[in-house]
Amino acid sequence: MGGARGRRPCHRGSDWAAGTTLGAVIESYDPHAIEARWLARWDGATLRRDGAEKRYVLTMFSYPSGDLHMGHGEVFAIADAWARFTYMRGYDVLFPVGFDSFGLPAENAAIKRGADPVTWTYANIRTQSDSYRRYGMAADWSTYLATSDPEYYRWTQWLFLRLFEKGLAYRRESAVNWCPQDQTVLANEQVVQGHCERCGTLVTKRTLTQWYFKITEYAQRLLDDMDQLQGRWPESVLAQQRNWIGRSEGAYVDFAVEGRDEPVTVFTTRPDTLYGATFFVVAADAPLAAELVTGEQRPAFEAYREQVAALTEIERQSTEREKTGVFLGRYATNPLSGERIPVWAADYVLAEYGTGAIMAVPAHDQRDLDFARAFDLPVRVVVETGEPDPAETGVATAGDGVHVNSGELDGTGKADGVAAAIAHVEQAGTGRGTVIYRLRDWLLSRQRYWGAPIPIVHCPTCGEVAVPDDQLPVLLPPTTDVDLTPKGTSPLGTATEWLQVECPSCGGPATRDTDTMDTFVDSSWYYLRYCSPGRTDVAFDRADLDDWLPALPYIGGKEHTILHLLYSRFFTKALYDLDLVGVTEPFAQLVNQGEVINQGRGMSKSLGNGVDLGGELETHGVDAVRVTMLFASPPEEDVDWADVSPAGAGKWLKRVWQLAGDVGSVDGRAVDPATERAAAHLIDETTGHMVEHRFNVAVARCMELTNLLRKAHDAGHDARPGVEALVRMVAPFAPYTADEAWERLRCEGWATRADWPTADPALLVVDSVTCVVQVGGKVRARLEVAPQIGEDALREQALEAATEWIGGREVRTVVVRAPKLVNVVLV
RNA sequence: GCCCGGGUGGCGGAAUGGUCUACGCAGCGGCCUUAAAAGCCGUGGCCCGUGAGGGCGUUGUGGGUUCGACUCCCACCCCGGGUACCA
Repeated sequence: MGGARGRRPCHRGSDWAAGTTLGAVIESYDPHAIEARWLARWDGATLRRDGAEKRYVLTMFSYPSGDLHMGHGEVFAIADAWARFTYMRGYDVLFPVGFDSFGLPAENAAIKRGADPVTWTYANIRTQSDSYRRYGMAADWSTYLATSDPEYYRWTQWLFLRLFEKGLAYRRESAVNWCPQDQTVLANEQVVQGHCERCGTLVTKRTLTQWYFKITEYAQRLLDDMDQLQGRWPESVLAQQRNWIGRSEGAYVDFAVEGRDEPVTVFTTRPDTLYGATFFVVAADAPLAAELVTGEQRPAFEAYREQVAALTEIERQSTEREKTGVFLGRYATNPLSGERIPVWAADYVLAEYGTGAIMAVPAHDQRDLDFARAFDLPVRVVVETGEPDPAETGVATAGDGVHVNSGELDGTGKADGVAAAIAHVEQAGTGRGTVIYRLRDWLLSRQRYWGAPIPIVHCPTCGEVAVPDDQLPVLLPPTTDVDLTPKGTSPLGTATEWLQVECPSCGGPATRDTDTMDTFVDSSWYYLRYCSPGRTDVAFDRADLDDWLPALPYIGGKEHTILHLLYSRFFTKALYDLDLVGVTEPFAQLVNQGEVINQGRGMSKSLGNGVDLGGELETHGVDAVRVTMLFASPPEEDVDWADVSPAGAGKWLKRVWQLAGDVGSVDGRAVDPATERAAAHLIDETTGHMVEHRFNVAVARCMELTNLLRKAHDAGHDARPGVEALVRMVAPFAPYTADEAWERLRCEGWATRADWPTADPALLVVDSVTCVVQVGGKVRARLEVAPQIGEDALREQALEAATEWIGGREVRTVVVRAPKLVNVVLV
């Protein structure tokens, strides 16, 4: 299936390059001719070099749904410039390429238009690969992979089995998110405000037996290891991941409920407010609620439960809504005070969080207070915060204060009150301190065809049996054997022949698992595979991983802030524990590139403001488009295509090309010392901005250098050393133009493989500095002074220069910051 | 509501305690041209002045620290993104 067809598409020259005679002399700046010429020459060249320090420059790989768009243009321009610069600075650079090629669009195209997912996917991969190469990407095609290749998903299955052996992959029945449109289950992370992240359909709940990865076991490590990422990942990404994991410290407290043998446990972050608990609430949709309701209250409860079930997720989650609930006719006992409090069912308590039941402390929790006021339940202050009485104001007081009406806790503050309360319940055996997380286990089964089959066999006698490693991959059955029509069950179940297998354990008749894996499983380890391309004996080689990991940087969009990054971090840790990987964090630095928008808004079909990347490349050329993306703003910011000028970028590139030609055709000129010094400073500054990936400023400095050298050349000076540096510094942004200009300079080899220029330190030493003389903070004069000038000498000169501005007034003080500034402060 | 990011010319953006607006786009004036495009030169806060020059103002708002603040501190306003009954 597919794999062999998918490997290394378009590795050799493509159609658009045909017809150009190699070596033809190009006389005017014609981007397309230059592109064709150099693309053919670059064929297969990578950024690898032997014996140098290794760097791994990684971009999030793309889903092959059609051709490249403007967003790809942005991320690829950034990544390629970074990778090329890193290489020119002397590193051995791994810059891989691949496709995340399993997933719903292929299958939906199959259902809608009858296209074979295999054919559809690999045709798109070929199109995108062609465009990718044309865009000038210096990627190493020997790393190429597509997650739908059997030789890739074989290892996806292999890794699943390793996690299965460790108990990190398991099956259980539970209520899951279900998308009625896509007819599949969704992970928590794929439900956005109650809707399917992919198609926007309202998500419903279903009770199904599904496969999960035990990511919750890693919750604390996912949190702790963010220390390694602090300052290297965007703060917002770290904040969102912390939020998502949702660590919460508190206590479990057991409440005896009359007429029930077992106590009911609640989770609370405020065990110190136990004496303020005036009622007890159970999630209306939890089985516990139905169990606890007493006979006479049952009709009211059933009516309420139906009313809640009829609400949409959106309605239910609205915080504006009035609190609703129903009394269950039963009472619970406070384990500290012994107080008897009524048990209610309500929908503001969530069945899935904590234990699905809470102790309500209306005085110190806004939600509980709202509920208490709606049902006229008592409000008892147990922490004096100095704020007005919640029962009167309707505003709960959550701050610190002194405990009152709290028995043994009286007089304590919030922190020691919490500790004391935990100590008391632990001693009494009715509770314990704990930490809980919002994070749920990762639901990985999908009832769809176009994904990696889960390598498990269900045997009536042996149960869940792993497919032996030597029988991997479990190949997808051909589409001709499968009914792809969505019907809520796995399409693989209709492949009758494929389904029936011998149990690997007992040899009896058994059936295959019919679910496929979430495509986020595929993308949780591809960056490992890239390090050991083409290996058929292992998923990846530990020595290769030790060479390359972690990736520095990882470049991609904000849409993967939680999903992909959290899953990949989990995988890396799980594989670290299996001793398969040597690092605990795969991505040492994360860059979220901005989006390409148009007229202030995201491009979309409905707005009709889309810009076609192919069209822009046709009009302006690859280099001009790349430079436009990079020059517009820092990588993290959005680029509004209505505000930028690819034509302007093209003009600059043409001037570089022209200058290289002019300089290349003259000899025997002398270098102008002033130009030389100015150029050295610009080279130095450009390098500094590149290191900090401020590509927009680096381009600006290159433009200044172009202007400077043009003037020098026109004045009859030798601009060659400067232009040779300039052309090399342009190479990461505009590789085609740089290599062409390099040739016009009559230089050896390629600019794109030359060393990054360095400024002669002797030229960076300044022999004269402009000193600003301020009077009362205003610039009044400028002096040319030696950089080593002493404070006293400078003060003297400055006072003289400022005499006119001082005008005989009394000088209070003179601030001297030699050699750059003197400020004369008047009384 | 909470969390994160941001507010500098007509526009994208430079500048992280010391000359605000680098570089570019757009505009305006000029050269070249029969004309246009392209290219090149000049110009870029406001006011006065033919000019040299001078006066005033200026980084969302208000305050503070400092000889000096886009930059640091406090309060607020606005914009963008994320998240939301998580006990």
